Formats: sequence, C-alpha cells, structure tokens
Amino acid sequence: MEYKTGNQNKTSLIIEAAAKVFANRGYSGTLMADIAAEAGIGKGTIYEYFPSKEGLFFAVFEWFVQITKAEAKIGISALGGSVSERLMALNDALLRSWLDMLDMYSLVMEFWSASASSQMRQRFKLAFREGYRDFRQIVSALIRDGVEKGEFQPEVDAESVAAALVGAWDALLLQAWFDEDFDPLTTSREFMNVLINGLISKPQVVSSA
Amino acid sequence: MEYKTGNQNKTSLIIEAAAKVFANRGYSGTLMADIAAEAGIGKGTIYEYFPSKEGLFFAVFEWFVQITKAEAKIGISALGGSVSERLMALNDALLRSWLDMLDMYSLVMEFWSASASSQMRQRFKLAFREGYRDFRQIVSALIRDGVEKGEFQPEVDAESVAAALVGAWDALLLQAWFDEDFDPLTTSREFMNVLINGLISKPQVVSSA
Amino acid sequence: MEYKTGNQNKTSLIIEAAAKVFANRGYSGTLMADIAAEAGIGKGTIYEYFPSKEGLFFAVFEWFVQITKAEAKIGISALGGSVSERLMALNDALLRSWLDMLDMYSLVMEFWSASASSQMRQRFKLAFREGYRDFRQIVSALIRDGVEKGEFQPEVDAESVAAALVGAWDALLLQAWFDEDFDPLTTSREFMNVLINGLISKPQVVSSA
Amino acid sequence: MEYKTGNQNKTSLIIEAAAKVFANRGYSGTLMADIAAEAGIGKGTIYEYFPSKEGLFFAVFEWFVQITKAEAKIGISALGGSVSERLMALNDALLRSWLDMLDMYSLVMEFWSASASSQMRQRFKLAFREGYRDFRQIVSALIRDGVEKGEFQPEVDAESVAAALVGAWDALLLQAWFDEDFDPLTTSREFMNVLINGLISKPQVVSSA
DNA sequence: CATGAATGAGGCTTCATTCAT
DNA sequence: GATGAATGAAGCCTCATTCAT
Repeated sequence: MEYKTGNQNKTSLIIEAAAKVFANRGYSGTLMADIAAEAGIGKGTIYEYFPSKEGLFFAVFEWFVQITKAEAKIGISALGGSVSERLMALNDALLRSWLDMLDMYSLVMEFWSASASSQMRQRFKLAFREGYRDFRQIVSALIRDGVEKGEFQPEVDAESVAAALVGAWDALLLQAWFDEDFDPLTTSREFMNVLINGLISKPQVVSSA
Repeated sequence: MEYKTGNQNKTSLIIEAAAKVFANRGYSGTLMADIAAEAGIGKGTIYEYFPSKEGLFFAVFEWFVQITKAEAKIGISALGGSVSERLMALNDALLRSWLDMLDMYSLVMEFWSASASSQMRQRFKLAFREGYRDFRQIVSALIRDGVEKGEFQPEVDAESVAAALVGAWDALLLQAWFDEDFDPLTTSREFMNVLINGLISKPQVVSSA
Repeated sequence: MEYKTGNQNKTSLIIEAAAKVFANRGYSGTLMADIAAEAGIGKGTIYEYFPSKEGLFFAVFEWFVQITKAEAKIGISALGGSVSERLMALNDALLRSWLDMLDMYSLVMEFWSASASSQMRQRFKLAFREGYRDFRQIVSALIRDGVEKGEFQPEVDAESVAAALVGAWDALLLQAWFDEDFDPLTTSREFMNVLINGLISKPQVVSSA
Repeated sequence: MEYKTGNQNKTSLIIEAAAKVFANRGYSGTLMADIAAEAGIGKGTIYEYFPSKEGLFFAVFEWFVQITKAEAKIGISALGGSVSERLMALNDALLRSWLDMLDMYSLVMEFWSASASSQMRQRFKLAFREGYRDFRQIVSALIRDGVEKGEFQPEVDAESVAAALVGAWDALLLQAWFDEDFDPLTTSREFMNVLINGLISKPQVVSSA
C-alpha cells in the first residue's frame, strides 16, 4: 500500500514489516495478517518466503543481529586516538546508533523472551551467547590494547571489564526504554569517565567479604 | 498434590507454581492447565484466586519484584566498613542471591517481553521503571555517601554510575543465563575493582568526538 | 439440540454423528463444525474425545468394523440345517442387515479411499486386510464343513470360493449403492443357487488358456 | 521435463501425470503443484487444459473408464471355444490386465469415494452405474448364450450371475490390493470352476428362510 | 469452595486459482 | 501459450474461560 523503503527483494520487505509489528505487539500478540498488512501483501505470500511465524521471527532475529553487528563494527573501526578516546567514542557511537532505533528495542526483549521459552530456545540462546561473546571480545581486545600500550593498568582484567561494559550499555538502553526521562547517553559518558579513570589510575586495593 | 512449601495460603501456592511454569515455558507457552497441574489443583480453582491468566502473570511479577527487593535490602543493609567495601559486598550479595535462582532468570525476560507487548505494557513498564529507579537510588545513595565522606572523587556523577552499575549487574546475569561457561561473580568483582578504583582515584581527563 | 439415541457416553454420540456426516459429505468434505453441529455439541468438545479429524475418522472406522462384525456373527450363528441352507441363510442375513444401512455404505467407500491414500493408509489397509481375512475364514470354514460332511464336492477349494463369495456380497451392495434399480438380495439369491449347485454337483471339467 | 510417453498432446500428458499422483496421494491429498511437477509443466498450464482440480479428476476418471473398457473388450472378443471356456478365459484376461496395473487400483477407490462425496457425486455415481451395467450386460450376454446353446442350465438367471461375477472380480482385486499374500488369479480360477460347474450341472434345489 | 467438562472465538496455515509477464 | 508468484478464503485446532455439579 505504501512501500518506499528500498527493499531490493520481498524477503527483506517482509522481514522489515515483521520487525515493526513484532516490536509493537510482541511475538504472540502479532498476527500474520498484521505483518502482511504492514508489508502491503497478501497473507499467503509470507509463506512463500518463510515457513512459519516462528521461522519468520527467527529471520527477523538474524536480520537484527546482522545490522547490529554492522553498526558496532562501524563504531569501532571509526576512530584513532588513545585507547581511552576510542573507548569513549565507541560508547557514543553505540548508544547513538541504538537510540536512533530505540523503538526497535522491544524486539530485543522479544528475542530474550524467545530464548527463554518456546521451541526456538536453543537457536536463540546460542545466537545470543555468540553475539555477546563476539561483542565482549571486540571490547576486551580494545582494553587489552590499552594495557599493552601502558595506557591502562596491568592489573586490569580486560575480559571482565569488557563483559560488564557490554552489559552496562545494554542495560542503559533497557532503562531508557522503560523510562523516557532517562538519558542513557549522558549517563553512559559520566560512567565512562569513572571507568576509564579506573583503568588508567594506579589501583587502590579494596577487600571484601 | 505434592507441594508443601510453606504456602500459607492457596494464593501463593498458585503464584509459585505459575512462576515455575512461566519460567520454563514462557508466558504464551504456558497453559493454565499446566499451572493447575503444577500446583496440584483444578483448573477452575485458579480463577477463584486470580481474574485471568494475565492477572496471574502480573501477580507473579509483583511477587517476584517483592522478593527481589527484599534480597537487595538484605544485601545492602548487611555491611559496615568503607563505602568501597560496602559496594563490593553489595555486588557479591546481589550476584550470589541471583545466581541461586538463575533458573528463574528467564522470568525476568518474560517480564521484559511482557512490558513490550501491548496488552500489559503499561503496567509492566511502569513497574520496571519504578523498580529500576528505586534500585538506582539505593546504589546512588551509597555512592553519594562515598563522595560526601571524601572516599570518592567529587566529580563523580553518582546517578550515572549507579545506573550503569545496576545495569551491569543485570546484564552480567543475563550473559550467565545465556552462557554456562560465563562466571558472573568473578567477572563482576574484577570489574568492580576497576570501577571503584575509578571512583577513588583523581581523574585523568579524557575528551572525545 | 435433539439427541435421542441412547448414547451412553459422549464418545459414541460423537462417533455416530461423525459417521453420519462423513457418510454424507465424505472425509474431506466434512467439517469438524458439521460434526459438532450434528452431535449438538461445541466444536472444541470433539477434541476432548478425539485427537484430530483423522483420529475421529479412524474411530468411526473401528466402530463401523465392530458393528459390522457383530452383525455378521449374528447372521452366521443363527441357523441350523444343511450347510447349503446355512450358506443361503447367511447370504440373506448379511444382505438384509447391510441393506438396512445402505446409506452408510458410502462410509465404506470413504474407508477404502482412506486406505489408498493419506497418512492413515497403513492403519486402514491393515484393518481391511484383517477384516477380509476374518470374514473369508468364517465363510471358508462353513464351506469346508460342507465338504467334510460330504455335502459339497471334495475338489472344492473352500478358501477361494469363500474369498470370491465375500467379494461378491461386497460388490453387490456396491452396485446397489450406485444403482437404485438394482436389487441385490434377489440377485444374490439367484447367484447363490448357481454357486451352491456348483458346490454340490459333481464337477464337469473345464480347461482354459 | 522428462516425460515422453507417447503423449500425443499435453492433455493426456497431464491426465496421466494426474492419474499417477491421484493414485498415490488420493484426491484431496493431491496438490495441483504435484501434478504439474509430475507432468514437468507449470502449475498454471494445467488450467489451460482443465477448468479445475475437480474437472481434471473427472477427466482422469473418464480416461480410466475408457482404457478399462477397452481392456475388457479385448478380453471378451478374444476367444472362441465353449462358453465355459470363454468365461474362464475372460476371467483370466480381466484379472491379468488388472493385476498389471494394481498400483492404479487405488484410483478406483478414489473414484468410489468421489461418487460418495457430495460435490461430484452425481457425475461419478452415474458413470459407475453405467459402467457396471455395461459390464454386467456383456457378461450376462455370454451366460445367456451358454443357456441358449444348452451348455448351461435353463434355470440360471444370467443377469444375477453376471452381476455377482462382475462384483466378485472387482472384490478379488480389492482384496489383492489390501493383502499382498492374496493371489486373486488362482483364487478366481478355483472359484470359476465351482461357478461354471453350477451353471452346467442340473440343479439340486435348496430352500432357505 | 473446588472441579474439569464444555465451549467457541481466534489464529496459523494450506492450496486451488488467478493473472501479469 | 506457458509460467509461477501472489492471493485469501477456508478449516483444523488451541486454550482461556465458564459454570453446573
């Protein structure tokens, strides 16, 4: 009825329509008819390209992972400068690109939920695990770089910081999704200042229980 | 039929049975009949205590929020010592209590997903927002305390660090849920070392794009 | 809406309603809704008793086989007299009982068709094979009895005659179903006269290609 | 794509492909796409030659009736000799020609079933009635010939015997289709011996209920 | 109070048929 | 003529909810 996106083929037309509807209504709240209507095609046509609702959902997931990874890579490869600067730049790039599609964030929650239940559990869980691993690796490589260059303290456990950082980004967006008054970009930058400071400064030991 | 966990009343019997089943099968994968079977009661009985599946789900959510908050309070109130030490102790307490019920973590994902799908969106979204706000407040109060006591640097933005920290905890558990080889406790402690170091040390300024 | 048949239980209520509708509209022409309406119950109720349309169809088949066998047994056990007389009496009894339910004959055709195609092929095919074997056996036992008693010629191959006879009965009813002007009872009696005569009389050999 | 059976035209190409698929999967189990694939043509092409699935099915039926009749005529016209011999020869010829295409037998069952289900009922029912009548007539003519020539007893009711005989042939093939261990040719010959004996021998009267 | 048999609205999916190329 | 991508009517089945016992 009103296509305009440069959808090369019908497959991606459907995926994008589905993404929109899944994001708005959730997996089980979404009717195949809604997707068809959103895509401006007949209900049956979807089944020419995808085997089932579940199959389509997974295709949306893969599409989503792919564009997310692509964004991340761009954000990372972009910059020169000190490792600290690059880390902060990565923070900005990621959050900005995500904020641009915050309305899609509910998709992520649908994916999480799918990975927790249902038939597709395994496929999703695996994909998430791999996705997080990849992402952690990218960030930890950056941090390790900082350690090797002497910019960061040698005691720093790059893996752990990367894992927590990746998680923090994720969760800041989550909070932004829940709370319109929450500004994740500013928040993250303040946080990054502290964290980077922690990476750079000679540690003051703390003990615990 | 064989549940005797200290359920004072049938209401909590049903809630706990429902929590179990929702965690395993997801919201829409769960049948009322499954819950009744799990609780060892008749299907119709559920409707004596809850108005609908959705209502029961929300009750599970509230129950979950409550016990989670209770755990958190225990973790926080527990310790004395320096703020750094208390922060690290909080980290340990929270992660430990969550790890004990990691199999319930999928419930959180269901709740997230529910907050994204239109039917119950408002109720869940609101509850999550409040939950996160409360939690951020608790943590930011602690950090602010550190600033006021001179233990942490004055430039530190307590709110932001709290938000990111709360998020990082959440997301580390998420990663643990996806990845059995991932150890969130150790990871979090390494991360906390760096973060606390960043809070304590005099900042080395970093600029960015 | 208007039950009156002495249906002890709902299972047979549904089976009988289904038999009626399957007989009138054929398997794939039958809607589950039709059956429910015919039985005066809700659509969903059928699924409390049968797993699927196919399962219900098979249940109808089994019910049909059972009552058919029961009829046959009555027909057979009934009479004394010479074997010839008993054979003729069997002929009459079978055809009469079938003619009483000729409107159900189309069910048989549905069953044949089901045995030829579809998922259920094996189950139906097997049941038909067994059904025919049983029936042949009953008839051949009778004929063999005639041979042993010296009433029939010793050269008679009881098995073969039984098989053909069983088939002839079947097929006469089939023709009656197609052709309202066809009188299978008279026809069969005339035929039986010839056949029994052939069993009794000393054979006049015939050769062929 | 790879069919070159002497199909003069595409019409018969399609009919034969359809016959194959209908025989294997049954009417409603058959997809138009299957037929097109079997015929090595496009789905749409079928509609250039036939108005609908049902129309094609009926065309297959007519084609089937035609070749069956042709076979029967050949079998009948073939032989000289006594009527008994011709009858036996007919038996052999018919069964042999049918056994050669036993895998097509399931088509007959589909046709029967079609004649029972409401949509096409009339057309099929009529065709079957005519088919049986024709066939009975051919056989009864033969038997009457035997009576007239004094070879068979005058009391014989040619029509009835013909009807039963035609039915027996049909049903023996049916049993063969259900039961691979069943040998219809031998069976039929043993049966024919008895029957022909009954036609020839002076009758021994039998009375019944 | 407790139950579970009964219900029927609702949704996914199939597939004969159409029609633009 | 030939094609096969697109269609949407139609049907099986699910399952939250009700209510008579």
